Amino acid sequence: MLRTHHCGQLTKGDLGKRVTLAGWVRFYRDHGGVLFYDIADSHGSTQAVFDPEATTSGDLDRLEGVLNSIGREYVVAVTGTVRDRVEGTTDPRNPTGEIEVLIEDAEVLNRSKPIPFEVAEQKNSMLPGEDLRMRYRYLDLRRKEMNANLRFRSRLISSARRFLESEGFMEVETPMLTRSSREGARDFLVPSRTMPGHFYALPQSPQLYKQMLMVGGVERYFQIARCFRDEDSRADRQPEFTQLDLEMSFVDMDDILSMVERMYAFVWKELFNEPLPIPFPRIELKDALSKYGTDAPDVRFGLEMEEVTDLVRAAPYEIFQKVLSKGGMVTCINLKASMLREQDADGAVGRKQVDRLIEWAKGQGMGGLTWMRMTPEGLSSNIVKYFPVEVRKAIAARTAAEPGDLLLFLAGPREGTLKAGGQLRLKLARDLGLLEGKGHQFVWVVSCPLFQRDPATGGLTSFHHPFVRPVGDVIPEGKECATAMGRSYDLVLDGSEIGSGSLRNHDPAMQRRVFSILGMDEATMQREFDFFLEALEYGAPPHGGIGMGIDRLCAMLLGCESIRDVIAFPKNKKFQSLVDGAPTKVEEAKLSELQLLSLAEDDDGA
RNA sequence: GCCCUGGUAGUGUAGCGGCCUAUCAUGAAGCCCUGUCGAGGCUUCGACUCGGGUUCAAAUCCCGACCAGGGCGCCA
Repeated sequence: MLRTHHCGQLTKGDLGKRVTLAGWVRFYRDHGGVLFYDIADSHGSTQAVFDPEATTSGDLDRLEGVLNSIGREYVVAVTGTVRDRVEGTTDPRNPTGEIEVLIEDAEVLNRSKPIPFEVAEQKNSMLPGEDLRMRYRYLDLRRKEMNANLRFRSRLISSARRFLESEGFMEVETPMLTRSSREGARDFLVPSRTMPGHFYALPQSPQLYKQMLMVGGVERYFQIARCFRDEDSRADRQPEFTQLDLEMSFVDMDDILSMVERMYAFVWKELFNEPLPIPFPRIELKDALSKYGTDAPDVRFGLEMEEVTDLVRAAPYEIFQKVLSKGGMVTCINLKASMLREQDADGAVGRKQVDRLIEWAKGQGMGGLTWMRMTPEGLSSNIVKYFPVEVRKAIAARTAAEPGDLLLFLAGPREGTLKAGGQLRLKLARDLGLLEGKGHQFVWVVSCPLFQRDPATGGLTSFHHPFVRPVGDVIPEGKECATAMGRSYDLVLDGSEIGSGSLRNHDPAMQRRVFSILGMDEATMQREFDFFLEALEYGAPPHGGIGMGIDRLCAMLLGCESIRDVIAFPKNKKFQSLVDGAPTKVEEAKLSELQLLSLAEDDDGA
């Protein structure tokens, strides 16, 4: 080892020891002869000091020469004696702040060019633009925060792995060069050299492989699986991502949900040393949509929507009547007076803020937003005269309105209105600080349909994917098949979907039936899924599982703005890897070898 | 494919028609300083993304491109 201790290690218990530290020079200070260096590694930082009056090294001139050549982020090894700090010069913020190393020898292990942005923690955030951080990702990773993020991710995976192994799960790797399918997202294709004109696809998930592992008798499988989907990025989505993928045989839905819950409880204990309440609440999809306006609800604050369509039917309020006549709906959020922070409480949310909300609602594609305020005398607002007293009372009762509460109504086509209401909830929660101090909350979203209508084609598509086993193992005949429900479940954390799974079809006849409802004829089934349908023919056990997004999970638990902060080498919005410049053009010869011809516009002149 | 936001020294920012020979901080280079710890003091260096246009005058307004991010679509 080039060092005897790491930089977060030394304390008063080490006084008098002769030690060698190695690390990066984060700061240095020259007091006209007395030189201070903060030597940092991934464990911490330790102050090393050169004191010409105290140092007894043989060759002071050489040592001073070395020390004076050192710049920021130089990699150095210093050897010296651990000593107590001078009275009043300890640094209580640093675990090693009570001691320092008196430098007796120093060596520059490597130099550094002036760094393009700050690696050291600064008081005022000077975090550079993301493109620069990506380009010099190795420097970005040297930052304490990024180092901690990667460490957290590693511990989370390690903890989950230990739990699953203790439960008898087997970690199995599945191929990265896989069969392309027309289902799902766009594939990343890889040309085959040995079979010109043929292509592999990078896996969108290990779905079919893990099901075949169940047929293969693995019974309990998991994998930290890299997945690839060639669809546009978001803050919580990039084209290559990591799933904690698992699958179990001879289980029903509750077995899988319970296993996942116990896994997170175990992880929580190890990572946060806190109990995680299990089981997680379950909410039916239709309730999630009507109360939270999304299939991934954040249930940590109130502000649930209450539909009042039936009540306002009796009110001659033109805007609502127009919406109702078109088959639309009216929903209401009660902004409780008790939710307002003290500084806002006296005037509740004023007219000006309501006006701003109305403008915001228009930006969400709504016609506007209607409001009423609850007073001791009942509901009041500029339009309350259009609402008969009985209607007002019924609305107040359904929304549990108390004096001071503000009722916000959205009216319009069902889907868009619920969606806007869901956005309104989140906006209010943000604006009013309702999430401050709130912990994390998992919730299962269950009772999803098997199919949904594709608005473009009018045909049926899978709600989740085609391998979901229907509730009761029954799909109604004819047009009624669209009403079939699936034995599937989504895991949601704080309003983000972090996992999705189901029981699978192990009966090949049922799997064929699903394919055929999705519009696949026998020939297509044969072409795309013959191998899989055949596998099911050979004694496939009942099975099911789940895949959970590790990037998203880590980002949420760490409070990161984007998953890029928990991925060592992420892609930018155009899928470029700025640190190494991928993707690149390749030589003509490489294409020829693969029997490929590029049709991209030739910009070689540039 | 579409919508929104933003591009000012190495980095982070201020300025948003004339007070701009562009602010401040940090950095880099140099000097001073024997107990600091984001050390301090002094000196120096260093920028308006690009191309059109409007105007007597553009970092500032308009149009277009490019770059980055956020979102819609997409993500079985």
